[in-house]
Amino acid sequence: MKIPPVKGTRDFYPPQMAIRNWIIDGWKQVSVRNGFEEYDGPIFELLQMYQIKSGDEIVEQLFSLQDRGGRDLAIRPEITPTLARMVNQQINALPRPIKWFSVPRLCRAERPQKGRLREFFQWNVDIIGVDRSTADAEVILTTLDYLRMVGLTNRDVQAKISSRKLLAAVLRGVGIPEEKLNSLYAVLDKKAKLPAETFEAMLAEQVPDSNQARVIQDFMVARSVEDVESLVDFDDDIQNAIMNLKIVFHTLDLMGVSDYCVFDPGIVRGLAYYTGVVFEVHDVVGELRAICGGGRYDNLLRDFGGPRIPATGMGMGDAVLEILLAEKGLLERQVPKPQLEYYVTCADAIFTKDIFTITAKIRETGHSAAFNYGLWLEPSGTCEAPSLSKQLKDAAKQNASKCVIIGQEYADKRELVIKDMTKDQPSQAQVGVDQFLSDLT
RNA sequence: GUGAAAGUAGCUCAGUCGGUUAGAGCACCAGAUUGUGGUUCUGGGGGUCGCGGGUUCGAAUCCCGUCUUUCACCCCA
Repeated sequence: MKIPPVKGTRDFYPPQMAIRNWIIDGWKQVSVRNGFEEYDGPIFELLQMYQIKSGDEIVEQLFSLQDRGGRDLAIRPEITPTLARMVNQQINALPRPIKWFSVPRLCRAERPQKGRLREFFQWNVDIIGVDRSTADAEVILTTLDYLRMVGLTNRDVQAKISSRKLLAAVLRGVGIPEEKLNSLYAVLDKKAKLPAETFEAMLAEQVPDSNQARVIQDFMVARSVEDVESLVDFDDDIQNAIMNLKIVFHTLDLMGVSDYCVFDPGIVRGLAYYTGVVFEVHDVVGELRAICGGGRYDNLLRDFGGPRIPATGMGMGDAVLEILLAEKGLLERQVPKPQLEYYVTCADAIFTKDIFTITAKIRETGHSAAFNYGLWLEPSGTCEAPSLSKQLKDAAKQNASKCVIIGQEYADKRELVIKDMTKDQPSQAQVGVDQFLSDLT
């Protein structure tokens, strides 16, 4: 009976595994050079962990299970609650700031689509314990540091930055009541996806007062932080939010990534827990869903039963990123191909035993080495070997960079022929076996 | 969860008024080549045409269901 793979999952054959490893290695490398330390948690948690900040609707998007004691568990759909739990648990012992990263494997029971699967990897970086905007800028820098490293330019991707605090202050400033903010966020978040007329209609439904609606519309098309200043009257909240955004942009400018960054009031982000700067990175063409998203969430640790400690962070999934990198031809060029260093061959079957001993010695020095499985050797000395031609063909197929040929020179002078397989023209040299092995170490 | 399109070999796809044992390229395996590979040539394996049911003398082809994928919604932590 043939059993199909599970909906929305991927099999990683060696070529795909090479891509996945290359992406994740890059994430880790950039995390470390930006000063983050790696952490991880369990792949499942108590179900209630995911009900705290998101409603029961989210529970339907979870893979959940019961253990034998009847506890409701869920496979993690995100790692931020785990992070909050871990930090809260040792809050008094951890030196601050806490700069942690993780590359968890996550599962969500959503309908699969392009760039969205039911199982995926997500790079998370978070800075906990810093309320200064410098931390927000650093999270964005780390994100862009990676994207730039893998070869994406500002013609490929763009970081769209806004502020939940500014948006809230503007909305309050025009007289929107506090309890309407969340439903209004949902509408504003859709602006980029909807035709202008549809958006206006939805906005009018939420904000019947046309003067209020106009100011909101004007805010939503602002192209810079400065544009916002001329739109609304200053109160302390607005001034504060604007200053924070200006600091973020200024810092990013000094860090040399301002050509990737743009102010975009349309970045609202789905859930309610963001409290300050929010950002998303999109492909410039705008054909894919967001490559990553993040922002400041100063209340989350408190919501998970800890003290009120400020935090800011970012999450980037592997699915959309991989699609974009493939489209730009950046995988082909950069993902390392499987490579064998030495392929040990013989010109005559009488050297079969020497193939085995020399191969093992090469491996012992830390280099990779292989031989042909057509070789045959019995303890009595009976042996056979495929032709040298076949062995070399096999070596080429395995992408070996060098071949070791054991032939008459070995019987006469203990010398090996080392053939360079990376050259188009024949290129080989003879070297004593002891010299060869000692050069390897 | 809602709506739409597609599914033929490992991959990309041919294959219609329904008619013998379902094809190609690439990939894979083997030979041509017994001290020198990547090219070339020759041959081979591999498909109950996604799965199940129906119509028919006869179904890859027509109809229904189902699964998967993709697209548009919901959602996007």
